[in-house]
Amino acid sequence: MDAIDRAIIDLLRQNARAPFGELGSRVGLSASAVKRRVDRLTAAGVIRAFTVQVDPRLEGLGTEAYIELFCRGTVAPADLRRILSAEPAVVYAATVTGDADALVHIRSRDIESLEEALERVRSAPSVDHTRSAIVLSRLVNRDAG
Amino acid sequence: MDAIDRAIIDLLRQNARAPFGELGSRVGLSASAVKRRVDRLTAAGVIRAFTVQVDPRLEGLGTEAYIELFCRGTVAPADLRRILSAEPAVVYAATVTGDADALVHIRSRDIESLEEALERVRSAPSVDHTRSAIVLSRLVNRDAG
DNA sequence: CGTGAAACTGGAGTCGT
DNA sequence: ACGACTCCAGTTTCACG
Repeated sequence: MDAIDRAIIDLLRQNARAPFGELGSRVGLSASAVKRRVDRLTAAGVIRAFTVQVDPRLEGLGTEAYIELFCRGTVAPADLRRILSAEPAVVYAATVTGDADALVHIRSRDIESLEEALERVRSAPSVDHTRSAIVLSRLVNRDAG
Repeated sequence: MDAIDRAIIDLLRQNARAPFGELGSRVGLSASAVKRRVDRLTAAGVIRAFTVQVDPRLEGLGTEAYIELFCRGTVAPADLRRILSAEPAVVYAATVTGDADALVHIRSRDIESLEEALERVRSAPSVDHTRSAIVLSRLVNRDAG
C-alpha cells in the first residue's frame, strides 16, 4: 500500500471501468504494472469488490431511517447480528458507545414498509425499545448511495 | 425499470465487471440487449457510477462514529450542507426527524483524528452541541464499505 | 517490480428481424 | 424492442530488463 496504490484506488473509486492504460498514464506506470497492482489489491482484500452505485430513489428505496436499538439486559453482538440480518430492510447496523446498544440504518420503499420493518425488529424478544430518526433530506453523501 | 433491469442491477452490484454476455445468459438476453439496458439505466441515473468497494480498515479509515447535531435556533439545510461538506471525514449527513437537527456519519484513521474532525464540526457558530456514538463493531453491512 | 509485445476477449456500433 | 455480426480497444499473459 504505497502512494501509487492509493492513487489507483482513488481513480477506480471514481470510475471502476477506467482502462488500465489510462490509470497507468495518470500514475506513471504501464498498463500491465497497474493490472498487477489492482490484482494484488483485490487479492489482499483492500479492494473488496467492483460494484455499481444505484440511486435508491430510482430503485424504489427512497425512504430511510436511523434507529437506536435498546435491549433488555445484556445481549451478545452475535445475537443482534442474527436478529438484524434477518430483516432485509436493514442496510447497516453496528454496536455503539452511548445509551443505545446498536445503531441500525434502514432503507425501504415508503413510510409504510419502513414501519413494517421497524415493527419486525421491535418484535424480537431481546429488543426493549427503539428510537427512530427518519431521514428528511441528505446533505452530504461522499460514497453516494 | 422492469424485473430484468432489477436482475441486471443485482448482478452488477455483485460484480460490476461481469461481461454483458454472462449477464445476458443469466437473465435470458443477448449481450447487446443487456448492453442497451445498462446504457439506458446509466443514462437515466439509476446506475450512478461504477466503483470499487474498499475495506476502510485496510485503507486506514477504521474508526467511525455517528453524531447527532443540535443547532442554535433554526438553521437552513443549505447551511448545514456547507458546514459538513467542508469536513472531509464526514461520509454522510442528513436532516432527520426527532430531537437532533442532523445525523452525521464520520470516518477517520483513529480516535484522535475522529476527535479533531468532531471538534471542527462543533466549532461552527450555528452548532450548539453534538451527541456522538462511536462504532464498536459492525453487525450488518449490506452495501458494504 | 518494472516494461513491451503477443494472443485473446469483451465492447461498441450497425445491421436485419 | 431483440439477436447476429464485425471491428477495434483493452485485457491478459509472457519473456525479459
